[in-house]
Amino acid sequence: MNWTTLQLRKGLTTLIVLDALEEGAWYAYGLRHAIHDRTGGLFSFSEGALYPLLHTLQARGLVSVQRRQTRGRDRLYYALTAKGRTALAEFRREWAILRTALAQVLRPAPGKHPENRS
Amino acid sequence: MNWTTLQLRKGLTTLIVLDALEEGAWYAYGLRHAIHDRTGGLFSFSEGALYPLLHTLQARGLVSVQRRQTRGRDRLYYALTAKGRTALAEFRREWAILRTALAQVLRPAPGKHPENRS
DNA sequence: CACAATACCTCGGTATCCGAGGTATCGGCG
DNA sequence: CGCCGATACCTCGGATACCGAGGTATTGTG
Repeated sequence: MNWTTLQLRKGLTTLIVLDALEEGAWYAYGLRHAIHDRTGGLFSFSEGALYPLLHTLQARGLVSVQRRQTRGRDRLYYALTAKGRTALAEFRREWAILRTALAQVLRPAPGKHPENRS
Repeated sequence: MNWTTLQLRKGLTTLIVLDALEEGAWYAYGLRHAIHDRTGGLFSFSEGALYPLLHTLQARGLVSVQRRQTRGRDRLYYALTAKGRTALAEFRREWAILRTALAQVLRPAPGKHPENRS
């Protein structure tokens, strides 16, 4: 992955994960593939990124964990808490603000170079 | 600044700075206030963030530096290099991709909770 | 003359993210 | 039955980003 791509995606991981969890509880391993599929491969978190992130979210109280036995496997299911839902809503609001604000700030194409104010 | 806001803005600093520099050469101290004004206060980089960033951009060859004497002050003017212009274009492309992709991925409002695939 | 503003900087700490590695179980194939 | 790939969890170290706090020196203003 190139530098610009990497840069812009920083900070979006949490938003993506919380958004995916709104669908329902997920366990980390499955969530990874779900996000990959949902975003058409645009976001593919490594395990080294996802596991610590989920632990952090849990520590912040945004998700809760529940151990379930599925098909003989021990899975840790993460679900959004009320606090997590609030945070997700706030993320969406902030994203909308950034989206529209940057649309106005960013030059769409290379233009003229006006004078700096001295 | 709250957590969600902080999160989402990560990685956008470089884009904002490069975009501002396209307008013409800037010195760090003035650039800081220019960005604050241009973005309506949405982005206000601290000096501890901006100075190292400009040094990094210079090390990467995206900007060039020129010392100028203005009003008795010693200023270091940073200007986009050809490489910097290329990077900026790439940033804009990436941003457009993320923008549109996230619009499709992100649920706009809390919806139903379908079953997980087992 | 004191003080705010201008103009540059560094340093240490926190956080994010990744890649590389480690452990264990399950199912299928030969 | 033994092996291997997929499933499922994890940690650790390194790189990078960003910030706050601090430091220096000059210029303009009251």
